[in-house]
Amino acid sequence: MASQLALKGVGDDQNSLTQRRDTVSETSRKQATITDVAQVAGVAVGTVSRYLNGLPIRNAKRQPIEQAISDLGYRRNLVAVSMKRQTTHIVGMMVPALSEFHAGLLDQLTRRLRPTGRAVLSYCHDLEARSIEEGLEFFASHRVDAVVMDGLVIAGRTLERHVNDGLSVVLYDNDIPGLSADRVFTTNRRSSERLVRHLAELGHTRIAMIAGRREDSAGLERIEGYEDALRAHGLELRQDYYGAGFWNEEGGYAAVRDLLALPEPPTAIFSANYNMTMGALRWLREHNVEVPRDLSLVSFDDVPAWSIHPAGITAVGQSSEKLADAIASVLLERLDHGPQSGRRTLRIDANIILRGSARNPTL
Amino acid sequence: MASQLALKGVGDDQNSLTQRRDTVSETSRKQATITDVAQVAGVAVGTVSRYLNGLPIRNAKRQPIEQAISDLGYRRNLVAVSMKRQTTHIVGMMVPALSEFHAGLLDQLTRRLRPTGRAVLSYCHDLEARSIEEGLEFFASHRVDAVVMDGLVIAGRTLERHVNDGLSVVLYDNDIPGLSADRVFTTNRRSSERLVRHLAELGHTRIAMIAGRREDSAGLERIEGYEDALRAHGLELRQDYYGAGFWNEEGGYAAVRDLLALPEPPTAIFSANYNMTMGALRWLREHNVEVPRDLSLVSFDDVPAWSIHPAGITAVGQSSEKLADAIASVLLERLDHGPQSGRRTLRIDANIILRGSARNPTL
DNA sequence: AAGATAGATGATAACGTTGTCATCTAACTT
DNA sequence: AAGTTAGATGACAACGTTATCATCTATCTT
Repeated sequence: MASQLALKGVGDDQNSLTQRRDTVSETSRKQATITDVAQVAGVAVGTVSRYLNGLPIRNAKRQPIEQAISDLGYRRNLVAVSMKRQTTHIVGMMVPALSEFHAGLLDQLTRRLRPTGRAVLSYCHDLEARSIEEGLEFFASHRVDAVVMDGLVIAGRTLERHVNDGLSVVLYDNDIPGLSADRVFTTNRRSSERLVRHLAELGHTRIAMIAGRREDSAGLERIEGYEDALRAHGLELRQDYYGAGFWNEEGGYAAVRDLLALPEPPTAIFSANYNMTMGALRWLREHNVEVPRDLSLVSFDDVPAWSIHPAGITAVGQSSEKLADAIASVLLERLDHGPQSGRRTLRIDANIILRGSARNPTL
Repeated sequence: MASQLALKGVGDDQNSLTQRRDTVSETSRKQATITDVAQVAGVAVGTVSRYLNGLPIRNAKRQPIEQAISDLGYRRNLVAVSMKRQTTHIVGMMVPALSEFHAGLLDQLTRRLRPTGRAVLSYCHDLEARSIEEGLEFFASHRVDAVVMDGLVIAGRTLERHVNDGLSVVLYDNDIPGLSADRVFTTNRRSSERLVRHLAELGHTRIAMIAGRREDSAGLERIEGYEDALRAHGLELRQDYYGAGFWNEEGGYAAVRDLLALPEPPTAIFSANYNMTMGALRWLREHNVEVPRDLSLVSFDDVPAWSIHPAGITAVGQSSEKLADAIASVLLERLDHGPQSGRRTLRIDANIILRGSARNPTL
C-alpha cells in the first residue's frame, strides 16, 4: 500500500462551517414586456416584435422603439417565445456521472451550439434505467428540441417511446439498433486493434484487456478490435485475460486486481474506457506497481488527465472537440431541417497518442 | 523533453470520416394538452390542473382524469407552466472552461437540485468579460430563477446590473464585495497556510508559490496564507519566489519554468489552483523533473486526477460534493423564501489530503 | 396629380397553463 | 327534511410573445 493516507481535517481547530447573515432591502422591480415597449414607443406590439425579429419596419419607427427598449431595460422573454413558437432552442444532454471525458464534451457542445442561439441543459444519471427514464421524462416535459445521449442498451425501451412521441435524439458512443435517431460513433474496432497491435509490436505476448459486460456496442467493438490484433500476431485468446465486470472505476480496479493475481499475469493491459483506466491506475498505485516499468498500460479515450502520469498514458480516442463538432453537425441539420430529413450516422476516426505508458516487456 | 510525441492518425489508411444516410418516414404526432385531457375526461381544465398540482378533487373525477392522461400520453408542458407561474425552476451555472473541478461541481449541483424539481442550465465562458456578459444576458433572457457563478472581478459590473434587475445570484470561490448575493467560499487563507506549513515542517526553506494576478479574492487569500506560513517559520518572503501570471494552465506552465530557471530554485512549490497545477505538472513532465524526488509540489483544489500521479498530489480543497451541498443549501433557501430574506455567506473548511508529492528536501 | 401597388402596421387570436371567482355539490346541522 | 356551509367545480382571464389578416401608407406609374 502506497502512502495514500487521507488525513481529513488536519488541524481542524476552529469551527469548520461558519455562517454570516446580512439583511438587505430588496427592490425587485417588474421586468418590462413587449407591450410596455410598444406603449412607450407609440407603436403596436406587432411592430416591436417585427423589429426584434429583424423583419423590415419603417425607418420612422425604428428610433422610438430602440429608445423605449433601452429606457425600459427591456429583455425578450425567451420562455414566452418558446411557448408561442413551440420550440425551446434548448438541447438536453444526458451524461453518466459527469467524468472528465463527458465534461469536455458538454463544454464543447455548449460552445458549438451557442452561436445558433441554442443552450444545453444537462442531466446526470447514474447508469441505471430508472434514472435515465427520469431524465428523459424531465427533458420531454421541458420540451427540449433534441436530446444527446450515450446509446446504452438500458436506455433502449424508454428512448424508443420518446422517439415515437416525436423527440429528436442524437446517439453517441453506443448504438441502439433500430432506433430512429442520428448517430455519432468512434471507429472502436479499428482503433482498439491499432492500440493493441502497438503493444504486440513492442514484444508483448501476454496482453490482457479490461472491459465491462458484453452489452453495449462500443464495448463489443473494442473487444473485437482487441481480438483482431491478437489474432493478427498469432497470439492466443485466453479466457482469463479478459477481465469482465462493470464499465466504471470500480470495474477497472477489480479487473486489474484479478489479472495480476493470475499464475501467469499479463505484461500489458488494454483498458477499454476512461473510467476503468482510472480504477486500474488507482489499484496499481496502491500496490506499488509502476507503469510502465512493471506493466504496460494503454487506454481507450483520451483526456488531459493522462498527461499527469509521469510516463503519460498512451491512449486512443477522439478529442472532445472533434466529437462535439460531429454531434453539433448532425444536431443542427436535424433541428434546421425538421424530423423528416434522413437520419445520419457519422463514424469518427480516433487518434493514437503515443505517450510513455507502454514499452518493451521486462522478461 | 519526455516521450510525448503525439502521433496523430497512425495508420490512417482509410477515410477518417464515414457517413451513412438512411431515409425514414416520420410520424410526429402532436402532443396532448391539458384541454385534451379535460375533454376526454369530461371535466373542466381547471380540475385537471388541480389534479396535476395535487390539490383536492372529488373522488369521482379522479379515475376518468387518470384514464385520460394515460390514454393520451399526456405530459405537462413545463414551458407553459413557467410562462404562467413566472418562474422556470431552472438555475443557471456559469463555468469557466469546464475543468474537472467545475464538472464535478456541476454534476453534484444538478443532483442536489433534482429532488426539488429544478434543473441546471450551464454556460461555459472563457474568462473574458465579454463572454460572461453574454452568458448572463442569456440566463436573464431565459428567466432562470437564479445564477450560480464564480465571483470574478471581471464579472462585477455586469453582475451588479443584473442583480439590480432582480436576478438572484450565488457567488462561490471568489467574492465581489458589496454585491447583493449569497456566497459560498472556502477558507482559503487558513487552508493555504496549513498546506505551506506542511512543506515547511518537512524541512523546506525554499518554498515558492505559483499564482495568477492579484485580482480575485480567493487568490489573494491563498497568497496571504502562503505568506502567513512562511512568516510563522521565519522564512524569507522572496519576490522571485512568487510566480505571477494567469490563473490557467499556461500560467502554471510558465511559472514553474521561470522558478526552476532561478539561480537558487525552490525545493517546494505551492500551486494555487487546479489549472495551474495541471500546467506545472506538464512542464515538469516534459523536462524530466520528477515529483517528489526532484521537487515537492502541493496544490490547492482536490480532484480525482491527483490520484493518477504515482506519488499522488498532496492537496487541500473541499470536495465538490461539500461545495455543491453548500451552494444548494443557500440556493434553495433563496428560491423558497424569495429575494427579501437575508443574504447568507458560508465559509467551508477545506481538507488537506496528504498524498506523496511532498517530502523532505534533497539537500 | 391621381391611381395602382408593394409592403409595413395594428388589432387580435392563439400557444398551454394556472389563478380567480362566482356557482354548484355534497355533506353536516337542527 | 329543509337549511346551512365547507369546499370542489367550471368558465374565463391572464402570462408575454408571434402569426394572421385586413387596413393603411408610402412610393411608383402613367
